[in-house]
Amino acid sequence: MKRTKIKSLLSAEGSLGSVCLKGWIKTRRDAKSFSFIELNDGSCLENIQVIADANMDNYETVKKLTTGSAVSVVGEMASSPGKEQTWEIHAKEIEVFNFAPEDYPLQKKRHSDEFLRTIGHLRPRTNKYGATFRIRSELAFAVHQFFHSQGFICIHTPIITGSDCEGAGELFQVTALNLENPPKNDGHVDYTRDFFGKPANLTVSGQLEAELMALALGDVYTFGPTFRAEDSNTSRHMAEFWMVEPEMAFCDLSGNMDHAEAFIKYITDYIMTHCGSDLSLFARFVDKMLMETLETITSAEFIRIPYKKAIEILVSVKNRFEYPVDFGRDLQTEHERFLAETYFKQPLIVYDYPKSIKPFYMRVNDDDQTVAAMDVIVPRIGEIIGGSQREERIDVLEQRMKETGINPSDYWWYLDSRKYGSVYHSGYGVGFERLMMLLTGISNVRDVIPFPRTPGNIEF
RNA sequence: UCCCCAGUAGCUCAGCAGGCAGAGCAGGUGGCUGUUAACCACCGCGUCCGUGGUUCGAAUCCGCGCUGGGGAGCCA
Repeated sequence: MKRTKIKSLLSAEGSLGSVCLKGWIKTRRDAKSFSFIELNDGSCLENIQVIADANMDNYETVKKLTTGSAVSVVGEMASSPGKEQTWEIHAKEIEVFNFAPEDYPLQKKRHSDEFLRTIGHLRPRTNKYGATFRIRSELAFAVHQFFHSQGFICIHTPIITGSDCEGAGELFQVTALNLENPPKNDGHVDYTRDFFGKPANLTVSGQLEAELMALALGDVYTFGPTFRAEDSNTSRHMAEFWMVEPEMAFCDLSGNMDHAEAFIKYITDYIMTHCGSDLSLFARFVDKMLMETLETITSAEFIRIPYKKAIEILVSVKNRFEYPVDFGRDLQTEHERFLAETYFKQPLIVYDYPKSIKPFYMRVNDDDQTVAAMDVIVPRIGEIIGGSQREERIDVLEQRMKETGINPSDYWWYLDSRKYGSVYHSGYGVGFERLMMLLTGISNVRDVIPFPRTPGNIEF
């Protein structure tokens, strides 16, 4: 008999009659002449209640079923007299795939996120993490759908890169050499004998390659894994995370901001529309303000202010910040959150940052003091998107590379894109996990990815 | 990497002016019940993170280490 998923069962107009369900037992309660089984198969947050009657052939076996056990149920879908559910299954047959012994770590109560991280192999079976990973899947789909609907071309940028100074944190080196006994030349490791003939690393960003593709295909985006070997221990950083990076030819900073705002609104609306049930769990148990925050994101026009104005606002607030504010200093998380949560009470975009605090590839403005950078800042998270119009003038670009300690000859291919048919273009980067945090209210990035990689943590 | 906090039963946590290790949940047994994190009674459950030290005596005080959490830096 063909298996029916609980999600399609519960969304049916009427009874589907005789059905076959397969899943895991959430909890079981015994009554006088039958047993109530809550069954979940991961297709949705909701369980289905299965009634096993005492006169079933294997009722004694059924009564031994524990939380976490895996079963197959064949039975009749019927309306339920109980208050908590519309439908239930009157079982005809229950086949046990496997009993979960009594040391099954997940109980019928709330566990701490810290404990669940230690059992990453089992936590997707909880309501909260099941909901999280279903939303993550929908969000990935929404990202692709948004760009596809706008005619963007999805590109896959390399995971292994030969650029060793992209300036975005520490790199993970990739090698095929025997680290116990590497070939040496004058006392140094001889990389000419490594796999690529030179040192290689895991990518810290697909942006530079995405620019090359945009300057051929127009509008492109990458959505892939990114790696930072930074020894950072915070609730917002991981060694391996996923990043969405669009890049648009013939697009200036203003168009870039328009696009970033449309993106955030689209994916927020998509999740609110398609993940209502899973989202309600987070609104109830994780962040009481969640729905309000999401509605503000979709309805409010994002405030746009230049960095200089943002500094003026922050300077006018006295005795509030731990870190000083003045022109030429980057905004701290506390400053960003003050602007989004307290001052404007909605998302905002800060643009035209001092060039001294931004990387070489951002376009230098006419004032020669600022660059055409923009950060989208949202309540609770702070910066969620960072982007810029790119420097398309080859002489200015080379000058900026030298100023920031980067050897232009290592990036001959990047400079070539400015030599042959250079055009103004823009792009931005979004941390996929930070989007997840924004949309679910989950406060630790380790809880929005199935198997997080952080310093000292590579289990599962 | 820096600062702060924590580590006690399978889980959540109490015990910490030094004096026999506790509760709820989970598990087991029995009862009751179209039940809803069901309910009632009884039962078992410990390297008190590790390691040195102070003390007649340390879960409790002190040093070091490990692990986890929060914050910072870096950033996404």
